[in-house]
Amino acid sequence: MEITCTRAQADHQQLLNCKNTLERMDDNFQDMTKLLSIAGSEVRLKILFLLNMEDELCPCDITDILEMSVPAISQHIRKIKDAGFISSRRDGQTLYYSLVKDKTAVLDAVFTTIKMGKKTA
Amino acid sequence: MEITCTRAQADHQQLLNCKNTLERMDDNFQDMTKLLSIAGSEVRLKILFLLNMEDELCPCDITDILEMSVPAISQHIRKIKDAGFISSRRDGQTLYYSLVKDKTAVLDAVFTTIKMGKKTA
DNA sequence: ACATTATTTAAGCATTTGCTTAAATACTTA
DNA sequence: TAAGTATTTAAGCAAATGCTTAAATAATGT
Repeated sequence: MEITCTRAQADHQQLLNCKNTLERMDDNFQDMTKLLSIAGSEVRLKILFLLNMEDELCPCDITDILEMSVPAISQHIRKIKDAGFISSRRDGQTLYYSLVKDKTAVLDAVFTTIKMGKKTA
Repeated sequence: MEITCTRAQADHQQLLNCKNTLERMDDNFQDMTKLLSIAGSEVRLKILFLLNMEDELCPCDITDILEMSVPAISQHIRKIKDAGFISSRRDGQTLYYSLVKDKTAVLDAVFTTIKMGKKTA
């Protein structure tokens, strides 16, 4: 309760309420931050978008599409996988990755917006 | 057209289509990456959430709520402002910040999810 | 003009990020 | 078993991030 903002209009109760609300939702913020920080890289956003579009792809496919090195892609994939947003299935030497839908549901709005090309300028 | 993935099932036309699609949407990906990378920090996500909830707040309020140093908050605010996702209005010595709604519309789904506390485990 | 409050800016520094190159695993096929 | 392909892992390094402290602006009240 160390509210120090001294401006006249400052509603200390309001600030305390905000604080409580955020505290109550702390886990949710951590989970969401995880997802957004993963998706907040152009390369990874494209990987997620591609997996949403094509259902499943192998690292090799993604490497071709994004024209990046194999290890670079692999390391991005690992990061997304460690966070639990994609899963893999093996078929021979090929690993197929796909979105874990219920953990990435919020991104649907993101993908839609990207496709719409909403120019808000 | 340097498709090198040599697995039998690799559909080169599919990969080329993906490549073209991404290329066509390149600006959209950059814009979206900007927003998500801004929102992909727990502190900034909370700032955005608070501004969505309370309409407008001053740095001092946010400092109190998040229990962080004034310069730390100010620097986060600047980053969000430089990206164009919040705007400010001055009243005396106090600066009030608020969301630029049409540039942050995708975050509505994010805020809703945070509030719902969707436990998908 | 001076002191106080609100906020930003700058410099410094430790941590994190994201690539590169090189080496290790895993599976397949000869 | 050896060789080849798909993928991951590790080490190294430059760049970006996010705080801290200290100093600069801006507006207010005396």
